[in-house]
Amino acid sequence: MTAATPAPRRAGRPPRSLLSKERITTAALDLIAAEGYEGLTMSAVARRLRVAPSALYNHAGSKREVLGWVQDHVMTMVDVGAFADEPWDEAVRQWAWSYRGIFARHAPLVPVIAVLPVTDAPATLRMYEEVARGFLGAGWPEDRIVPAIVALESFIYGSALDVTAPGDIFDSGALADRFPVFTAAVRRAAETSGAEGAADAAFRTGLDGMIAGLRQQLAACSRAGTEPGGSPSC
Amino acid sequence: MTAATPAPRRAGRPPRSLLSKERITTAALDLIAAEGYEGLTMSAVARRLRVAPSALYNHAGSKREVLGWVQDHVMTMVDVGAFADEPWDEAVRQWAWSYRGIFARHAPLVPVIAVLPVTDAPATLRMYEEVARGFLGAGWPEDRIVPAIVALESFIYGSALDVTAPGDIFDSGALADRFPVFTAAVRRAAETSGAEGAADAAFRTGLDGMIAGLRQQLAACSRAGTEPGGSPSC
DNA sequence: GCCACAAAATGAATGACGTTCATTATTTGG
DNA sequence: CCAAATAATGAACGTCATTCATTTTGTGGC
Repeated sequence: MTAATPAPRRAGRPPRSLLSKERITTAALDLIAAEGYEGLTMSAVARRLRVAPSALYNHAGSKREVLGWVQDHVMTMVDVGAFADEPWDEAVRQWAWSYRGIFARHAPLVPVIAVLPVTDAPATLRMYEEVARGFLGAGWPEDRIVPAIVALESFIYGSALDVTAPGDIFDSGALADRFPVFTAAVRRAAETSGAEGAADAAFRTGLDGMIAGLRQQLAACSRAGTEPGGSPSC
Repeated sequence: MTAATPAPRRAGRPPRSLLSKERITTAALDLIAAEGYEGLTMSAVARRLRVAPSALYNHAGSKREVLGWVQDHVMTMVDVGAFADEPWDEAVRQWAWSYRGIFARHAPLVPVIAVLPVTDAPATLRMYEEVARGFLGAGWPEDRIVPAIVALESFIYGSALDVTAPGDIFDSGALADRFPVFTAAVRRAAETSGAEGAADAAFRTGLDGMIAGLRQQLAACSRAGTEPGGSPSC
């Protein structure tokens, strides 16, 4: 019978804590799903949690830290299951497609990940652990695993950004006649890719190429390893 | 004998225009060189040009547009010369290393490029034209050129971001014992890469792999092309 | 059980920064 | 020669992340 609004909270520490790393992360993810990354402001997160913006800073040192939590949660969505029961090529392919698809919907995280240490990101470490196990099981020498993963990841991140590009990004417009070879190539690619989007076609091309190339390097390495005086880079 | 400061400008259109796309771009690039991208604000650009911030908006619609101009200028620094006198593999390698090196120093541009149409970027188009000519001359079918370039570019952009990462980004810290395989692989990679930085090692691995893989795809394509009923993806 | 201190909330304030707008002066096109 | 476009100034706005003083409540040590 009193006010419909549930009585505004007074200042001071509440009986039970309203916030936590988990609640903030969930609120941020909900917000991203609802309004995208442009809508992800500290004020909006606070509003969703029915809390003053400054309250967030009792739990997170900065917005960047919140983004780090979000990033680690997003990593749990990446499918690493194929490393358990598929051959190396196919496992990498499935992992990479899953990884790219997820970060295409979280493209603003990509520049963040690149700088963010993995130390406080257990889900991210878990993913790396699974992938590294897959590589090791497939016969990769221990010192070649991380460079290979980083190379694939770099390609995946770049490709995730590419997905968000507008479809006509390569339209040369009025300058077309000054750049005939590229203009013709763009037209031909558009005709050919057909139902599969241009970004998907490029990703398939690059991923299949890189997997083949890495396998070839691995073969060369193991060949060198069984001979006396094998290359030191293997 | 009067004031040392050179007489502040009154309001109103000046006799000779103080600003232009070129001058703004140059000022932005100088600023980036001097203070990095954190220092690149519209106010700072205006200050460097001895102009009020709002004057910039008579020439640029937004800061994003200025970033587009900067991006196009940076593209002129990418070395495409090798496509004139080197075989395809080596030309791609030299181009890619140059491309990555430059955008590693302009990492904040990477997410911008991904969304920016090429229509008003003549230097960018010129680079694509040279690369496309190189591919065509090496026997690539017209419809496969753009996917291959995009794939390489995605890898280059991702790798440019990777360069900016801190050296200890893969330090698993207190969680190391929960992720033993990955932790060991990281240690081994650090020991092996030696003088060459980890980012360079990963880039070399991925680039050599992708070049080999793409060449292999090309060979498969041209083989299919000479036969009746060649694969439609070639 | 009391008390000092840590923890967690509010709300007001701050300082960048991108951008807009009214105003003014100068060039330019008909 | 005049109207309109152009290009500057300076003031103002809105958004956002972040800080700070203040208030209240939980908690650990005596």
